[in-house]
Amino acid sequence: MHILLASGDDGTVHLARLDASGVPLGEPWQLSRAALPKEVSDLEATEQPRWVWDSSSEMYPPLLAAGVRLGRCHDVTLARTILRFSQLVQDSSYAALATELTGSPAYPVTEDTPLEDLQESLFEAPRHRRTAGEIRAEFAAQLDAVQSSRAPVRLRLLLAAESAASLVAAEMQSLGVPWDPQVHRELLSDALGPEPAPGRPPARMEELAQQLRAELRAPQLNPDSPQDLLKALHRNGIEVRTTRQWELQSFNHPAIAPLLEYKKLARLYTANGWAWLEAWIRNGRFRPDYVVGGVVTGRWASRGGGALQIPRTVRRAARALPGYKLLVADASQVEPRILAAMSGDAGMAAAAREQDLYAEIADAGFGGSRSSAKVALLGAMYGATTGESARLMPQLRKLYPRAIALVEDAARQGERGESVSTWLGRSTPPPGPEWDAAQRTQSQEEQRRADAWARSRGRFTRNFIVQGTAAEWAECWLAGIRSRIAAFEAPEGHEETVFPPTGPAELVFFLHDEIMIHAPAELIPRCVAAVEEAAREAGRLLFGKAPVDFPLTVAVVDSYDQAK
DNA sequence: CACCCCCGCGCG
DNA sequence: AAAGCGCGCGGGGGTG
Repeated sequence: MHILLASGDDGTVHLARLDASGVPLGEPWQLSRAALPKEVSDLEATEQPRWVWDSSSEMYPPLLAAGVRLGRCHDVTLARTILRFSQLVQDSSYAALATELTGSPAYPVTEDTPLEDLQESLFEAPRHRRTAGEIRAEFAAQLDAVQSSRAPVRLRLLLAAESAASLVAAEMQSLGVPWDPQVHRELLSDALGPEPAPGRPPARMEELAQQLRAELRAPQLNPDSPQDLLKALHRNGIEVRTTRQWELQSFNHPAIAPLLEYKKLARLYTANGWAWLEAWIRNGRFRPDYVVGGVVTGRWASRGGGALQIPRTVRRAARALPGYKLLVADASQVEPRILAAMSGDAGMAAAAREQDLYAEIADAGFGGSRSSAKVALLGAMYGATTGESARLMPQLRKLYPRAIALVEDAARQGERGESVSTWLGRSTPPPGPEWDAAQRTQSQEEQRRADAWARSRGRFTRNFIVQGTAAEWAECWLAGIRSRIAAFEAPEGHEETVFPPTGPAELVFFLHDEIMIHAPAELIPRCVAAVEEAAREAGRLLFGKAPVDFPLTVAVVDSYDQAK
């Protein structure tokens, strides 16, 4: 059973039961926003429907805030993003509708984009709220596009995983990562000195800057300015091309140590200092916005607070509450395992049945050198063209011909301007107007740029199939964890605690191939089992009985820095 | 002043 | 060692 949920213009909400093809069943009804949580909660309990709506990010947070957790949904907007480009969708009528609805051309906008393609989206009035009828019609068209596609089972799984992920993201945002501001303040003052007055640099940074100005004999030096810094370094015979730390490291000069230290502290101060704490920690929780499907490959993105870049140095401040633990689980070496499973390369799959895939590959063909095996494999998935990685490619190709052929084929297709797809059917957006322009090049210089562009596109498509399929595995994993821990009840001794609508075990963080659960200590063993079962299930959902494992590294800790 | 790009660095 | 993929963010430094 599906139930459609759509906001009206007048503060009401429209509901309608839909059958398996999205056709209305019975009469639609409507109610006030205030009455919605009760109604939705009752329907969830009695019918366990799949909720159909324009967007989870818009509809679900208010329900969560009112104490309502939902089991399943179909996010029409996320489904559109997938289906409009998917090569598995054969009937182009939905793709055309989807492109129209996104209000932007089907290719990325650049300075060469014809003005008429942009005008509509730039100058149209604020987008009107989509009516229940429009959302229902699009939902039905999406079901039809999937049904008539080349691989309905895969696409259905992808859309279900993406929608489940959208529920996870809203729940994570409402829960937040438990964050101890006191611990954070302590680590800041340990590293930087006491909190400076507004507009003043921290004491420790100021000391280092002075030391640097003395060593480089540059009394006016602003170490935050790469241009300024580069000039000062050159004047002192330090012939770096850039001011990146790895390049500075190789120079032996008394200014290098304080400069590297300054850069480290400056990063901590600007990215995760007192201002960050003030802006992002409320009531002991870090609550960033997660953007499901925000990356072309299907990975999540985030907005605000640098949620997907929490540096190791501040992870000590992410701490379980008293009586709770953090369960941090990450999937080891996901991308090479995905490559092994997708390509059906028997040799690589054998390595991917072991705990340490790189070590197996090292033994199989790199004289036991794990680092060589790792560099070679990463190079194959990223498209390395120079250095050790490129040198090791022939050996890797000899060992695992099918796996390497898969990524090489994806690269060739990208270079020709074609699209490629993940295992479940998310495809690259078409290359856009700069590719068309490159086809009409005249001069040698233009030809050289066009070739460079094609190689770059090839590296992108090569990586896309692997990174994107890994993201699909991870969303299936997330969905499986979510549904398992939702059933957990409060352990004894917590009778008085008021738990969030998602229950006592809180799925609070996700980072590409890693999850964090914050749960009462008594529930942790069951959470560990849930996380491991869900990983096995994700492997089966994508690849059936394919002989590849996705082992996890699981840590039960009091603070995030203790994991790994 | 707002807006944009580049740089550098954090994460996977 | 720092290449080869995908991101977000803050600061400098330029533009209109």
